[in-house]
Amino acid sequence: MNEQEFLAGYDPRAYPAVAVTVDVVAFTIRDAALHVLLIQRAYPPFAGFWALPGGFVRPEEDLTAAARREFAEETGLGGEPLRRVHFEQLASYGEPDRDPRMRIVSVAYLAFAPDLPEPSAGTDAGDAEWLPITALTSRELAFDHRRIVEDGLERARSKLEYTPLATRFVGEEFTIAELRAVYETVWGHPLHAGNFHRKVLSVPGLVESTGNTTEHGGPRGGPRAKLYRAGDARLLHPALLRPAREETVR
Amino acid sequence: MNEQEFLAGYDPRAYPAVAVTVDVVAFTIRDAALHVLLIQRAYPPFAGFWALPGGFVRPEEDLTAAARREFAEETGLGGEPLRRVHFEQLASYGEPDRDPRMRIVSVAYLAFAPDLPEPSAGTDAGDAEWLPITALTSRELAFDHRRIVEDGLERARSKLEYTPLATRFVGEEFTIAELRAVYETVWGHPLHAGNFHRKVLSVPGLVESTGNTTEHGGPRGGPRAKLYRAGDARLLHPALLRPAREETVR
DNA sequence: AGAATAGTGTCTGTTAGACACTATTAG
DNA sequence: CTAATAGTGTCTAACAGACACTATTCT
Repeated sequence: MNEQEFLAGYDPRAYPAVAVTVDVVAFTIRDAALHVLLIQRAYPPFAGFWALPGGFVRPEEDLTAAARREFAEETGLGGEPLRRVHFEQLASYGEPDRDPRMRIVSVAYLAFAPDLPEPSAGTDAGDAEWLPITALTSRELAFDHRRIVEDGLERARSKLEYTPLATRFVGEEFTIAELRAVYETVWGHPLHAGNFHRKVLSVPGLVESTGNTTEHGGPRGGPRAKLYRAGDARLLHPALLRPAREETVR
Repeated sequence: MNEQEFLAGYDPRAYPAVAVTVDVVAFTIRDAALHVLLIQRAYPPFAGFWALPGGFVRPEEDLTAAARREFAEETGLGGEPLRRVHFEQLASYGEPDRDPRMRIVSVAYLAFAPDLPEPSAGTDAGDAEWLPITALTSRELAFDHRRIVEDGLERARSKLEYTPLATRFVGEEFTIAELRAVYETVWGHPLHAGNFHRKVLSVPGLVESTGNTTEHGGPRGGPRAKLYRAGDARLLHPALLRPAREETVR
């Protein structure tokens, strides 16, 4: 039997019935707080519960494309703003009983976006909102979505250290102080303004000057800040390391 | 309609037919070279080609369990030696046309093992072997498996830096020189023996002394080395960073 | 004026890496 | 003996972090 004959006689139904979904952990920063996008489920299972946006992967559709589509559907976002959103695969979750309907393996994606407008609830979602991650503890999520959000959060915190991810949370042009706010918000730590400033400018390819400055100083005074855009580095060297936390090492 | 009624009327067949497989990128070190486990496919598609060990996820089987099972089946390995093999999820691959049979999403796993015996070809595999990764360029792999191996390699190199992964490639008791050989082999760089020694001992929780020494000195002379076992650290702080390579940063 | 902030200067303790050296063992 | 290796000492340049200071802008 050659390859052609084999494929002609091949029956996909002979293999176990497993469905594949994508779930999107979308982070943005608004009001100096990290937010995650949640939708309220309109249908069972977990009807009424809050959950990550996501859904079944369509035939002929790439996994990343499915993640972008689900994100766009649930947020009503498209065009240029959507293009500035960065997607990357997080991990896959496949516990046999994680969904009561059937065996479902979910490929989770991370999305990082500058401050986005309020989501307009899409077709599948009863409602959609940006929830501050500090409010996560007091909200029950559907499926194993809490675990997925936690994994995504740790990934985001870690990637701030050695990639220019932080520049994805700010606009095209930004000040060093805005960039510092991203780090402080995601890490949940205040950072030393002066040292951070010097460090950011010393890492090759992290930011490059636009030559412009802000129109005005800060709301409570201070000089106008120089504006920068994201540089061409894909990895930061040396990295911007989080202040050491002995507890989390072991 | 409540949750029970919904689930009773639920038809899994209504959803797209997608199959889920696991593929395992298993690394070991033999003869001071990094090797990856490959099997020769006995059946179409890609019959005769070399590929990663893997297969369909069974119902009621966890993804990690599937990876361990496939690895065990293809290597004939079980019991205590298998327990010393470390598994972790790498990433998922789901290009619509990556498999000619049907839509298949593969969840790839990484496995790290101390020097293992020759694999005994399992049921599905025509043959199995440990291939030095230096020989990968001159071998065509099935599906998108070359890409998966490359991703796994980069993950392994990177995780050596900030986790105690290297201790998974050596025996229960090991010398600092053996540990250094792991780093040199995986990174493909010679390291400075003296500085490496001091660095390893200075990282909290990386290794702990057993109080023993080797029976003999090296084959070409030298004092007996002290023996260590893996410590309890799960993250290395400070990390053992690779020598900076400017080229790869951009 | 007074307060807040952008950005720079300087000092200190820690670390990576280069180099050198001693002690121990195989052949 | 000689060669090779384990492990340590020491120096230097780079870096993180603390602190201080100037310049600029808002209220």
